[in-house]
Amino acid sequence: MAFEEEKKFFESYIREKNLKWSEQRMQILEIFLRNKKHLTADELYRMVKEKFPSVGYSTIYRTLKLLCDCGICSELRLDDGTIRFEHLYRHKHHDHLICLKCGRMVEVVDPEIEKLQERLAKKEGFILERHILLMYGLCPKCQSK
Amino acid sequence: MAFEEEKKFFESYIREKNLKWSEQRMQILEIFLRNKKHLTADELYRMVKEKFPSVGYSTIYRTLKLLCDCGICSELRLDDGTIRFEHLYRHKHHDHLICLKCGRMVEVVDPEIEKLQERLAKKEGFILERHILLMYGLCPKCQSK
DNA sequence: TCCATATTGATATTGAATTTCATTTTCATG
DNA sequence: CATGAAAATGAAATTCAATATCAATATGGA
Repeated sequence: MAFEEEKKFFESYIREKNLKWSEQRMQILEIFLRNKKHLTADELYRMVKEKFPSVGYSTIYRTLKLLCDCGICSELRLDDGTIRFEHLYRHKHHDHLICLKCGRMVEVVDPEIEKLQERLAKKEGFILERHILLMYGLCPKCQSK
Repeated sequence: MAFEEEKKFFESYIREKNLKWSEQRMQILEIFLRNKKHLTADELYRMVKEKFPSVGYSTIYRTLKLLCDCGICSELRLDDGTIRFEHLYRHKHHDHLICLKCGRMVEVVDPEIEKLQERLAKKEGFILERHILLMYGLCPKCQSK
């Protein structure tokens, strides 16, 4: 099947933490990765439920937490209060362009912006650890509608 | 008392919307403005409660909503899931530096960063409406501890 | 002053996320 | 393999911030 590398990575993380392998965890990881989009916990739950009707809501949350802990994914808290989970494994840091109409999300990076942020932080004496930049607007398709 | 201008502004907004003036609304506005910090709804509730013990939780939320609607304040959704309300009246747009240790928030702006964001958006065909930039790190005081 | 309408605050409700707990599964060891 | 300690699961209960309900009250134009 697909995503062998990510699965291996997750399995070693689990082992390292003295946790146990489970069919559910692997299924959730696979279905999560199979989706390009940024999913909510509930969306992921529904997708997993299709292939694995007995799965519980808590298992989704628990697994997402593990996936975040080990760096495979991360939470993205949007302006409207929804939380979406994005792929992080072998995805470098990026910011987001988000369409206010259709919700499409584009991942972008601008090294200059990153540098300027560091400069700005230094000016105030802060040592930066991370940042979140969410840019909201209209995507090309939604502009013409 | 203080904040006459903001109160006038709020009163005309209320009138414009065919809503009614109330003592609670004015008290909440005043106590909100008297605080420099970015408050949570609950923190504001407790502060209002001190002067106005009978006030209800819902009135805080309802008034905060009105204040956001008319542009006196705005919601700030932080990384840890908390929502804080910041002053917006006669405060131009700004981004935030947030200390991970003590929670201190510094409001900053860098016109260059703003320009680069526009450029980045244009590259993807987006028309930007707004953005959120939260920079997390350690403030000067917390670095030395 | 009257009265339609908005506001209030106590309480109930919502909904996402988490916890609890009895049962099942995993996996190191014999 | 077979065993058993420890972890994982899923259903149900719980949490908690935010919202809705509703009877009582306040506002403000006529």
